[in-house]
Amino acid sequence: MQEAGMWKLYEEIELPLLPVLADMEMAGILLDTQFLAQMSAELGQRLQACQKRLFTLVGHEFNLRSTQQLSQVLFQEMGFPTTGLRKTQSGFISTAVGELEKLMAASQNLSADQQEVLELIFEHRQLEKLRSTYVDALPTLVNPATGRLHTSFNQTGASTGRLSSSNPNLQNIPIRTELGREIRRAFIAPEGWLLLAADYSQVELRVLAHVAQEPALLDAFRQGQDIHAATASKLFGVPIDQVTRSQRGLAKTINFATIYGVSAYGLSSRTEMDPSQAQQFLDQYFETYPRVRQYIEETIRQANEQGYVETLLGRKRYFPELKRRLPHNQRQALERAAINAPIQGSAADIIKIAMIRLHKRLAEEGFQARMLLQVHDELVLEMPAHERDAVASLVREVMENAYHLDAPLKVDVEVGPNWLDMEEVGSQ
DNA sequence: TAACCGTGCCAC
DNA sequence: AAACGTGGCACGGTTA
Ligand SMILES: Nc1nc2c(ncn2[C@H]2C[C@H](O)[C@@H](COP(=O)(O)OP(=O)(O)OP(=O)(O)O)O2)c(=O)[nH]1
Ligand SMILES: [Mn+2]
Ligand SMILES: [Mn+2]
Repeated sequence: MQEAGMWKLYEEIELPLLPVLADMEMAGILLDTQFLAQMSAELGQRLQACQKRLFTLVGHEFNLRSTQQLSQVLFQEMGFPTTGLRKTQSGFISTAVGELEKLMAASQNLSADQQEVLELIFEHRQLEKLRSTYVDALPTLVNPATGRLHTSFNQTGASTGRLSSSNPNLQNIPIRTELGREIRRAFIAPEGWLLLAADYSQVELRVLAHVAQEPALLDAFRQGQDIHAATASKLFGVPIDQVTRSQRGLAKTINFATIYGVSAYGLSSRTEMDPSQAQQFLDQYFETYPRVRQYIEETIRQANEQGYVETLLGRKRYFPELKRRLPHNQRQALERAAINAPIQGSAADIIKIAMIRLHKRLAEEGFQARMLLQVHDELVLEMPAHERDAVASLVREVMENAYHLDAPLKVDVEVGPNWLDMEEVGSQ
């Protein structure tokens, strides 16, 4: 570690972070298991109905959770067209939603029954995922001694320097669909207390603007613009102030996919664009942000020549395989990982600084408020209601000043009785 | 029965 | 041929 020049990182970040994480794990978070039991029953009803109708349309029963059986039913028994669909490594035609959507997109080739089958599969997949991974699983993990849900934060879980969370993973609680979001209602504060969630705005885009010194991006952030919303406005042809939550969400994926090396084909499969429109989009993107392309090329050169890339705090990720002869696609995959690592890793560095400082400040200033969760660029705390305003401004101050970027860090702070119903706390 | 792999999908 | 990155978990199906 010393030879690698990472001793300082170890002493000043990872080591002091350890007791912070320990406190968070021991604190745990309160879960409304009654609410989840209710939700489970409702999901069970819908799943039953879904399954029954599907078996009627298909003509027999089978295990809907088996991708092998489902593939057989769709592509051998029911005669769905298979052109353009991916095969899995075991030789079956993939039944991933993304593949089945290709079928839906060519719906003129499908009978009404076939279309209904696809819709029912989509519904069944979503309900089954939510029930098995969250609604039924989380309550079984509540600790009987504390009555709370305790995750493990793994400090060495990710190669970029991010944390990971397991048993249960509390970094992937649903938010993107209305139904999935409902699960967040089960994460609650005790009576008289509130949850607070503070999330960095567009964080990796700001890190990118800083490290690439891209003037157009830096300007945009200095003026307080929302790049995800701007991209959404362009993608969907709507004014920026009419961009919906889900439109902005897709634009977010597009923005990060673009800077981390997506192909025109990959971009087209995630949008309504065809591959040539997608190529145009990419060309325009890098024309608008020319330093981003330069930064990418420079990072790839570094990974190949030095054998590693590094974050703002000097965290290194090594790429020894790049020194060897490799199939073209494997080399490209490693190069994309090398582009991503300094940015994702720097964002992780920044929030780790914030966590250490915030932990200290909360203790020093005598707050009862405590950190419970970290979700990569978000901190979730609980606090007595009367601490609301003081803690909100402290959290914002500590997070925004954790590290100086030329694109200023901005934090959105929200407060509420649970992780779903939250209202924004302004910075004034 | 437990461990493992492949598939698929949730989040950031 | 394969075509954003980083994770963890449930399930089916196979193996030991
Ligand atoms: N490569 C990649 N990184 C992602 C993706 N989604 C999220 N991230 C990374 C980059 C984000 O800046 C970071 C935090 O995720 P958030 O959902 O908080 O998004 P972000 O902060 O960019 O926007 P926000 O203003 O919080 O909505 O995680 C993705 O689809 N691909
Ligand atoms: Mn964010
Ligand atoms: Mn976030």
